[in-house]
Amino acid sequence: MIGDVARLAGVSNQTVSRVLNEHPNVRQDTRDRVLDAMRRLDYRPNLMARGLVRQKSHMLGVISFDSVLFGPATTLLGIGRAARARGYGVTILTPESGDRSSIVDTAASLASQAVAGVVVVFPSQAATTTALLSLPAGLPAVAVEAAPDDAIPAVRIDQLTGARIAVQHLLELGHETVWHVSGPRDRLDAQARVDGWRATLEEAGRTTPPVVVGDWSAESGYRAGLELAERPGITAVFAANDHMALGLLRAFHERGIRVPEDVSVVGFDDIPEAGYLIPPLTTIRPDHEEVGRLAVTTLLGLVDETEQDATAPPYVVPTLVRRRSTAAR
Amino acid sequence: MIGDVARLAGVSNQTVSRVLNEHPNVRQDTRDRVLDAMRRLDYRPNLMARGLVRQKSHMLGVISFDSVLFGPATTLLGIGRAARARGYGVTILTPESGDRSSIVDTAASLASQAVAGVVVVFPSQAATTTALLSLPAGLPAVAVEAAPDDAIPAVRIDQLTGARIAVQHLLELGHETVWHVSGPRDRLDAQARVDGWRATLEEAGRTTPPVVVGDWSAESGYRAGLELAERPGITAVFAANDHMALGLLRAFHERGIRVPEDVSVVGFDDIPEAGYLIPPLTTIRPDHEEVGRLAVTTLLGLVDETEQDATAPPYVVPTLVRRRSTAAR
DNA sequence: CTCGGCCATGTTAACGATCACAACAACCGT
DNA sequence: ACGGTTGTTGTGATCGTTAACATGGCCGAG
Repeated sequence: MIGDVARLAGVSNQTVSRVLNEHPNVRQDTRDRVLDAMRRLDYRPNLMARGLVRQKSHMLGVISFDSVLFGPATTLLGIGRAARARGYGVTILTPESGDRSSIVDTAASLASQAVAGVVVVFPSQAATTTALLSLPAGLPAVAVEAAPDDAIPAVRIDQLTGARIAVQHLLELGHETVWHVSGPRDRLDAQARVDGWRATLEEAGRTTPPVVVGDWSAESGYRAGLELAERPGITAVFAANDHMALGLLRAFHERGIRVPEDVSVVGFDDIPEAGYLIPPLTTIRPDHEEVGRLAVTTLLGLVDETEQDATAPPYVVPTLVRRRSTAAR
Repeated sequence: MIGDVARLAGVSNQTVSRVLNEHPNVRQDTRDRVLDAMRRLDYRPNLMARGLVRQKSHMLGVISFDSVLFGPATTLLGIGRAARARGYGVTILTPESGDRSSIVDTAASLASQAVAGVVVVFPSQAATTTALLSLPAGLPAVAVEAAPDDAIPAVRIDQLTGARIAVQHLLELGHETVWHVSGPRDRLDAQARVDGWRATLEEAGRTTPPVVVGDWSAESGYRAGLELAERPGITAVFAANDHMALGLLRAFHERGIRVPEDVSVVGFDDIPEAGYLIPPLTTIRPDHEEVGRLAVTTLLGLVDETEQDATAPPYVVPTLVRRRSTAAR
């Protein structure tokens, strides 16, 4: 195929290859002739042939859980866009379930797909470790959120700061303390939010109520809300994500607890509909897409020596979005 | 690399290749020896080399809009899973915007990625056509939702039936007529829902109110709700998706209109949090993942002659989920 | 017992690109 | 005028795999 171009341009294959790879030592008029021939033939380099000889593919692999949820889905989008901008394609795999075997399967399937590097978007340390261990040794990898150790680079939302901002906001409104509905116990991002919440309360010298554990779903938020509704004296709740906050709002509504008059609620994620809940939800907005971008930058730093800014900042700091689910006490 | 296995097993490369490709004419003990050698060396076939000689990659391409939205994201998940089950990888591209040039770019970028076939998950006919035209001729393609013509196979949710079920449900509850908040005008799926809504009303001999046009977002649903709140006598609204229904609920709440006592609302999609809105949303549930699966089956029928059930049913019929946002009049 | 045909396996040439090296020209300074 | 650079182009080998064809052993039919 490259031969067709070469023949039409009246040069050798090698010269076409040089034009293709922007090698400097090609005379301008030769280059033009080649480019013209490529255009006329609608030539596209065969990436498999190129990958074969270069011993390196133009594909990045991603293993992701929960790829339908707003946060991960947005990160995936960021990964895809950033990769494309650097000339890489992305292939995304989602395990059927959280089982060990399912994760190993998925990683194996990725391993056989000739990828140049891997991004693991997994929420739990155990799962990430399993996935990474099942990958061929030596394949560059970056973790989003959960990294097994410092050996593999990680990019994450600054959950601690996010939680801190949320709690601080509530304390500043005059609430005595803040309850917390957390994500699953085995998720690092969930635990980091718990840590941030607890630390902020302790620093302010407030009592720390027990954590109510959820699983990110609206349903679990609803159940948590029913539970909290039973306890008197609660005035502020920080939910670890917006979907649980949504369930919380529903439960409080059902029990006749008014938000924000009786209880203030803060979420996390700023899902697109957060501003249209009843009432509009005050929440923490992390830039999930940026996380994806950083993951790609970091990964490509490992994959490709020529990449410059190999050391991207590993934390993305979220901001507070004030709406109407919080009020002064 | 295949050579290492061959050496260890004491056979030729070709025999290893035969084992790899499940060629029948290999003696059982030879096969065992080869398999054992592969296991010992942790051998993985180089897909680029294979693709090169077979003139065919193991990758499917997907171009998708709105890949963060629940519906498309779930379809993407279905595509990924189905593809993996058949030994294909999937690479997903999302254009930066809806601009023509952005779409052309994306398609071009896919074209250069050595994919065996393409699924176009685009909502508008124009965009789908643009994308398909920018793809190399002869590349098998399947459209989800919008197909430019019968030349390229399409897989879709049976929007018409979905809308019909929604409207029927409301009419059976005794509502005189049903208002409709639609998706964007240029989206075929949105228009199909409009058609189903209108047809059902007409068949029942009811008057057809003007369509209120939204853009899928909660915000547009909210605006639509404020608009509808001004008009007296409205008792039932069918929103073209759950996010707009959510905005609608908020607007009605703000205006003191009770759901379902004053107005009944039906959504479309059954997003996971639909059951936890205020009130829990009655909605239409389409199996988005199934759409993805069917798209892959259909595409592979085109790509790979040996695939059997090339003719998958092109429609996925949704069902009604009754919750508390609808009531008898 | 001999020949055609099947079975198991090996040998060689692709696939489409890049890389290392060779070749040749033009230009430089001495 | 000549050796040494520098710049431009071509040649042949190579990446890991599969396809096409070749080989040789064994079996059964004539």
